Amino acid sequence: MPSSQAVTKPRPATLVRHERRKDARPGELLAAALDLFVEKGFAATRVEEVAVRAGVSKGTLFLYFASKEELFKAVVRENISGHFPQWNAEFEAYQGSTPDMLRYAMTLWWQQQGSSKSSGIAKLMLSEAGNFPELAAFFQQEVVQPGHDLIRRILQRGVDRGEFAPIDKKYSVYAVLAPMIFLQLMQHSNPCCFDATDPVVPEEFLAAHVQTTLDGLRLRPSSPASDKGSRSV
Amino acid sequence: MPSSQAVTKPRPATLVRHERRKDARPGELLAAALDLFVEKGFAATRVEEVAVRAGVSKGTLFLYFASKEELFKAVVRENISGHFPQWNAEFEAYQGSTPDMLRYAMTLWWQQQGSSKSSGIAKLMLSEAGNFPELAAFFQQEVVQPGHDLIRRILQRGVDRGEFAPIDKKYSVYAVLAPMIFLQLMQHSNPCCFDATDPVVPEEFLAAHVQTTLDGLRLRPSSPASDKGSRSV
Amino acid sequence: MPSSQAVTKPRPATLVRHERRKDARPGELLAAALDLFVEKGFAATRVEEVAVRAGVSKGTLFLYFASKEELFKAVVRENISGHFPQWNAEFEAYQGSTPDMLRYAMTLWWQQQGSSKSSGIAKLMLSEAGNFPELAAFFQQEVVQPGHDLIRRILQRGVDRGEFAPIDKKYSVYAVLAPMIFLQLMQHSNPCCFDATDPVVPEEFLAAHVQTTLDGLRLRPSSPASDKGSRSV
Amino acid sequence: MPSSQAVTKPRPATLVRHERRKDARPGELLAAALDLFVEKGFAATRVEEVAVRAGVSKGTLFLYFASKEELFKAVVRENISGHFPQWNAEFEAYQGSTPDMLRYAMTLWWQQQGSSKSSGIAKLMLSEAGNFPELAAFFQQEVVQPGHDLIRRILQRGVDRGEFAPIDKKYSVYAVLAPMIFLQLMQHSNPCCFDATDPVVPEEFLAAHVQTTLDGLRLRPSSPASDKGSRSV
DNA sequence: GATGAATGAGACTTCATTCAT
DNA sequence: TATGAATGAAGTCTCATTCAT
Repeated sequence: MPSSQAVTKPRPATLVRHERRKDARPGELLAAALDLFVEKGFAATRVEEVAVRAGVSKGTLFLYFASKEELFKAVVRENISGHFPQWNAEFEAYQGSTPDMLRYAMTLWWQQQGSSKSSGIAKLMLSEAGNFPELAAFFQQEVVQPGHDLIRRILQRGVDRGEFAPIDKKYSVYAVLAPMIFLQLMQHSNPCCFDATDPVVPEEFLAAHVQTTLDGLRLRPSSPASDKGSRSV
Repeated sequence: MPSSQAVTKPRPATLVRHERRKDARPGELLAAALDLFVEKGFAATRVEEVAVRAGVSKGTLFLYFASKEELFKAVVRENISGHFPQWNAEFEAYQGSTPDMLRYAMTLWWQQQGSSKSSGIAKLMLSEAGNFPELAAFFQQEVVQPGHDLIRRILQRGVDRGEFAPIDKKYSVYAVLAPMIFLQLMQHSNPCCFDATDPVVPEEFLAAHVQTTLDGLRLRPSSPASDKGSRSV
Repeated sequence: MPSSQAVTKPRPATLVRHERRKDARPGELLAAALDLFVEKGFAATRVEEVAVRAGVSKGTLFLYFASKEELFKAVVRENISGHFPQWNAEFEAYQGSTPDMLRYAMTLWWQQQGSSKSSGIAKLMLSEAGNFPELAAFFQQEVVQPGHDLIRRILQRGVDRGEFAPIDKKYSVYAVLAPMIFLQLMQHSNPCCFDATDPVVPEEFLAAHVQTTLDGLRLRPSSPASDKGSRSV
Repeated sequence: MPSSQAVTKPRPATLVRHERRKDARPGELLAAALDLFVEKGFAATRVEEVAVRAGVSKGTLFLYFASKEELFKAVVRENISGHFPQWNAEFEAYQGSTPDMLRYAMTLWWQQQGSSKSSGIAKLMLSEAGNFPELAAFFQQEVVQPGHDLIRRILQRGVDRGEFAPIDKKYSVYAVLAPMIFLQLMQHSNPCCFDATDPVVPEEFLAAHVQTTLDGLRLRPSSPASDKGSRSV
């Protein structure tokens, strides 16, 4: 089981072609797999097509990945869960206010994930998780859990520092998550349901949602019961 | 030389029970198909499983539906598009204010569609449309188009009666649609992404969204047009 | 096993419709089956299509014919082998010269069989006999054998009466048969191999062949060895 | 709820022997297919049986031929139409008299095609063309058309060189073709219709027919045109 | 007698996975 | 390490035949 945690490192263009390709195989396979999984879904993607797009034979793919499911897991690690150590470290060290931190987190997410093909993987899981329980468990453990944890830590920091009211955390995590899920869907779904509209500008959409969320979370000096709809997402 | 005699194949006169309920069959098959399509998606649902769940054999299914795709279309007609005539008529005859009408439409939608298995079909199309172009075209024509049209007519009524500001219609249709799509997903997606939160109460969620939308749509006596992006959902 | 030897008798048009249809069922089924077997072959003809063309249900067909093969046999009896008693009787009683008799036989064959759909059945057997050994045996017994016998008796009569030379009979039978087989094929085969020509006039074609055959058969007062090609078909 | 895990399916590591003879496979499959198509016809031949006879599994066949129809086309190309370039070249370069050329053509045809299994393919098309229109079109284009063209060119050469009378060409083509079709049938049809006779020696049969045809075609010094129908084969 | 709903073996085709080279 | 030929279970759909009504 090749762990393939090997985040593609840029490589000097001076190497001999054959040698370059040889070492790059797993990365090329992962890139091809990402493309195809996002484009057609997990079940509808054929491993042979992945291999062909990566310029290798079907047999070679199985040399690096024990099965189609392992290939998928590697794609998830390469493109999503592999980034958590860095993200966690980055936010562990964050110095500014928590509202700024949350805004930054959303911005970073959009730049690194939401706007990239990675978001197609998350969207795919929404659809196919039911048919592939093992993948669902893996995704839950490697992506959903750490993601929730990270958000929860940010929120907890806000509470601890007196910036946020000490509200229910599960609910708040979801409030942060909702627009992300929504954007992932919009990016990768059948045009007929979304695109026939004025294009939603994702950055603005996110900004608005973060603002709304912050409004809801912020510790207010004296708050009469004046919130109603804003909390329900 | 395998001498065939390929046709005559005497059947053992064992127990064969002809249930003989012609009129009930299509409905039972459609119900089973709806269940399974929603549960596993179109591609991952096997026709034989549909047949078995309906209590008949594989061949019987093809007595009523010419192919798996036709079965799916029939499910869509039975559960979604077949209701449009009634909906259209109902809203054609609606007497109250347009804001009330919109609220009523959303409530009705949730009761009849959003909260039912039908919404799983729409969710399924988001994922699989790309792999089944003919189904995508069918769904676009039979569901998406009429749905957009109906919403558009409601909005136009509001504008015509001076209740709504004459804003861009495509955009407004989408503003109405967005929460519906979101709820459909929440209903039918991998729990790991949604349910690990306080349950969102769909009715409240919808009510809040309708209220927000109405705020945006309402014709205001004197409005210094100073918001733009924030309105995007 | 309904023997269906019932050569369709013309029926007075005075009877009640329902009653007429009831008694006519087997005949209508046989007619439909003949059409379809000739048109598409045995294996490619679906029993349901036969039933539909006859205006009855699939179940009714199996009421009259135990299987698709039995249906085919009934078609053969109805259209071909059922005529042998009459033909045999007619030629038993023939009074003229044997050459005339042979000419008459060929003419009769063309009128009653060669030019009719029956000839499609014989052509069909050429193609499909290998796949349906039981049908092949049946056809051999009910059609080929009696046909050969009839021809052989005619030829023997010519020899006995001193009109034909006492040549090998098997060979002569074949000489008579060849053009019949050929015409059956031409009638019912893929146009691309035959029809792109000046139409062969079957009657002339037959006449020429009979003449050639008679030339070969005729008892000649003094024959030096002057025959060569004429005898080889 | 049959939880699928639909993809991963560990295979017992039992005996699997990869024969590994890529280059030989297509030929072996084509040979097996030729045998079976000739023996049972197109529709009645099962691809699995072809594969088994070639010593491979069902899936392997589809590695080389995209469908049963493509397999059939490949058989036709391999055994019949692929030879046309060579035949055309050979007759383009022919130096002798046209009557000799025609005799040679028939002899060559018998040696290479008529007496081989290839002729079973042509016989098969007579029966099944109607049920497989795409195959019929293919055969017409790849075999029938070039074949007619070749014969026509030979006849035209005879006319041009003053060896043949300038008779209608379509008709003459057919005169040449008829015995070939007849022999193909005799080779591959139900014995009951043909073999119960003294065996027809195909070479003699062909020779006789060619002679007859040549008699008809030959330019005669002074011919009071008094024959017409008798010439029709 | 007549119907037609129901059956299920079997056809073609796909594709993840294996393994000799 | 890399290949790609080979496998075979599984999926969709067909159709002769049965039998309750």
